[in-house]
Amino acid sequence: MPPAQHKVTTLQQLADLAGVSRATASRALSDSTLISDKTKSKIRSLAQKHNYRINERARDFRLQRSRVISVVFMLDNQSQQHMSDPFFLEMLGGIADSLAQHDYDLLLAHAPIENVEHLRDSRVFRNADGVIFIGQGEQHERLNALAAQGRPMVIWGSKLPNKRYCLVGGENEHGGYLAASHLLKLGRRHLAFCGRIDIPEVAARYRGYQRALAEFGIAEHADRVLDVPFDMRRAQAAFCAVLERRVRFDAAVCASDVMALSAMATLSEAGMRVPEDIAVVGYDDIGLAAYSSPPLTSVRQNIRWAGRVLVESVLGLINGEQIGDTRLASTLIVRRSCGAPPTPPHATAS
Amino acid sequence: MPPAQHKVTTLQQLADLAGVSRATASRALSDSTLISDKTKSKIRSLAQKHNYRINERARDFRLQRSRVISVVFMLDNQSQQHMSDPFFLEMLGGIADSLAQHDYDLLLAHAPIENVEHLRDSRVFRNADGVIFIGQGEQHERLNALAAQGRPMVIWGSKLPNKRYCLVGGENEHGGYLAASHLLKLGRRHLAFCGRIDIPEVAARYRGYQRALAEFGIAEHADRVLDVPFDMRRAQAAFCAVLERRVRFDAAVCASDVMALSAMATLSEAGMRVPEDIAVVGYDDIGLAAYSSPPLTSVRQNIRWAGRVLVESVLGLINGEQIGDTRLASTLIVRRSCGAPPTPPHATAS
DNA sequence: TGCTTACATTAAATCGATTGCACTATTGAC
DNA sequence: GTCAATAGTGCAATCGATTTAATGTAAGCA
Repeated sequence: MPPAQHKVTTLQQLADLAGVSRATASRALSDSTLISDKTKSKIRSLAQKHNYRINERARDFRLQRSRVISVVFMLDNQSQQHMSDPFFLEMLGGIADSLAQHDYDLLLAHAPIENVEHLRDSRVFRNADGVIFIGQGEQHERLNALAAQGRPMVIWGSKLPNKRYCLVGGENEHGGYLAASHLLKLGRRHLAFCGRIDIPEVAARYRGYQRALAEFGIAEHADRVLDVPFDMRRAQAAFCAVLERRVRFDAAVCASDVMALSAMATLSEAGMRVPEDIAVVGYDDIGLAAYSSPPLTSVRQNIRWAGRVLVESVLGLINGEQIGDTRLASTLIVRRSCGAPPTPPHATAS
Repeated sequence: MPPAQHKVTTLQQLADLAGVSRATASRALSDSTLISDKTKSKIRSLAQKHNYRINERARDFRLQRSRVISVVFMLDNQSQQHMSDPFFLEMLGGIADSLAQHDYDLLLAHAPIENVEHLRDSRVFRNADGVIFIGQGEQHERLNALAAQGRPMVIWGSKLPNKRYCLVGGENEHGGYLAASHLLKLGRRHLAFCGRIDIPEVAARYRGYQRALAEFGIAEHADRVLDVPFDMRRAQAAFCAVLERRVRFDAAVCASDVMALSAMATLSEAGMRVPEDIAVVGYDDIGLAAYSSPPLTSVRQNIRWAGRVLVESVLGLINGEQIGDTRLASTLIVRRSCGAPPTPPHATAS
C-alpha cells in the first residue's frame, strides 16, 4: 500500500479518513471515556500510520493556555551585565530541565531595567502561562503590582516587607553569616564586604555578615563596605580603590564567586598574598571556584534544586493551588583558602 | 467619564464600541490603506482609551506563525554538561538581544543527546518560526535531514563535507593555528592539545594546531592529544593522567577557557609552574580568563556579534531569502601568560 | 439621468483544535 | 412490548484574530 498522497495534518483529515466526525477523532486521541474502544484504536492506528501529530498551537489557543513559562532575568541598574555570571546559566539549566519534565517550554527574557511593569503588556507576560523572575532587582513594589494582576508568577530572591508575591530563595542571611564567621574563626579581624546592598539578596547576606561581626564583638568599618554590582570589572576597580586608599583589611566576603575571583586576581596583582595577607570568600560555588589558585571557599546553594522548586511553584499556582514561600539551605564549602597547608608537589588531584 | 465597566479585550468589543465591523477595526490597527484616516484615528483613540491590546497569540495563530525562535544547545555525548560554560551564556545573551530587537521571542531547549531528529515532532521545532542550533555535536547527518524538512534553521559550528544546512561559525582552523603558533614563537616545542576532536569545531582547531606544528617542522605526538569533552573535571582528570604517565610537554592548547583554567589549576597543584614550566592557551576569552593567575591567553571570537549574525540569518531564511554561510574572525588575546615579566607589586590594575 | 470608477466598509470564511448539547441505538427492567 | 437509562457519536459554537470577495456610497463625466 502506497503512503498517503497528501499528508494528514489536521484532525479533520484524520476524521475523514476514519469515517468519523472531528469531535470523535479529538476525543479518541485524548482518550475520552465517551468513545468506544473499537473506535479509539481505529483512529489511533490511523493517526500512527499517517504520522499525524496534533497541532499544539491550535489546541493551546483553544484551551487558552500556552504551555510556556517565561523566565525573566533582572538586570541591575548599574551593571546590566550581571547575567554573564555562570550562576545564571546553572539556574537556567535547572529550570529548563524541570520544565521539560512537565512538558512546558521556556521563554527567555531580560527585564526592562527601569520598570518591570512594562512587561505586563508584553508577549513575555501575556503569551506565557506563568513567569519566573530571577532576582528582584530594585523593583520590589513593581513586582507586587505585577503579581496583583493575577498571573501566576514566582520570584527568586530574598524576603522583603510587604511582599505580596510568591518567593523562592536561599538562606542569604545565614550564608552571609557562614562566610563571615568562617573568616573570623580563622582569626581574621578586619573584614570587608563586597556587593551591592540595594539588592535584597545581597542585603540579607550583609545582615548575616554583620551578625557574625557582632557576635565576635567586632565593630564595622564603613570603609570596608564596597558597593559593587555583580560585575568583574567593577569589583576589580573597587578593590584597587580600596588598596589605594590604604584601607586595612585581611579578609573579604564577596556577594558572588565571580566577584571573588576578580578580587583575588586584583589583590595578587597588587602584590598581596592570597590567602595569607587577605583571605577571600565567595558565594554560589560556581564550577570554576574549585579551579582557581588558591581554590575559592564559597557558600553553596543548590541551584539546580532551586530551579526545580521555582518550576513546581509556578506550575502549582497555575493549577490554582496555594503556594507558600520556600527557602533553600546554604552551606559553606571550604577549600583550604585561608592558610591551609600547601598541597605537596606532584600530588595527584583527587 | 467613568472607566469602561467591562475590559475591552477583543477586537469585536472594540469594533462594537466604535460602531464598525471587526474587519475595519483590524485594518485600522494595522494601518491598512483601505481605511479612511478619520476611522483609523477614531478606532485608535478608542483602543488607547480602553487600554486594548491585541491578542498576539490569536493573530499569530491566524497567520500561521509564532514570532518565536528556538535555540537548541547541543550537548555532547560524553559530558552533557558542556552548557555550564560561560561561553553559552554569552552566546545566549547575544541571541536574546538580537531577537528582542526584531520583536521575536526566544524558546530555549536542549537537544536530545542521541538524536536531534526527535526534535522534528516536538514543540520546540513545530511551534517556532525558526531554529538556531548551538553546536553540531556529532550529528552532522541528522542536521542535514532536519534541514531538509524545510523549516528555517541555522547552525553555529564548523563546516563539514556534504553540509546542506545554513552555517555560522568562527575561524576555528585559524584560531587553532594562532594558539599553537603563539606558543611556538615563544620557544615552546612540546605542545599538547586538549579537546574532543569528534566535535567539528574542535577538529578544525586541531587542524590549525597541526598546521602550525608543521610550519615549525615539529612532529606530533599522539601522546599529547587529550581527548576531553568541554568539562572541567574531565580536563583535570586528563591532565592528571598525562602527568602521571610522565608525558613530556611544555605547553597546552585547550579547546575552551574553562578547560584551560582547570588545566592551569591542575598543573599548579601538581607542582608545575605556569607558565614557566607549562604554558596554557584557551579559547573563547570568557570574562574570567582575564582574572586567573596568571591571566589566560586565549583566542577570542566576537560571540555577541555571532549571536546577531545567527539571528539575522534565520530571520532571513524565514523571509525566504537565500542565506549563505558566515565565518567570523578569531583573534588571539595575549595576556603575558608565557614568561612575560611579572607585574610590579602594588601596581594599580588598569 | 445613467454609467463608470474609486473609495470605504462589511459579511463570511479561515486557521485547527475542544466541548456542550442533541441525537440515535442498544440494553435492561417491568 | 414499552419505557428509561446508558453508551456512542455528530453538530455547531467557540477561542480572537486576518483577509478575500462582495456591497454600498459618493464623485466624475457624458
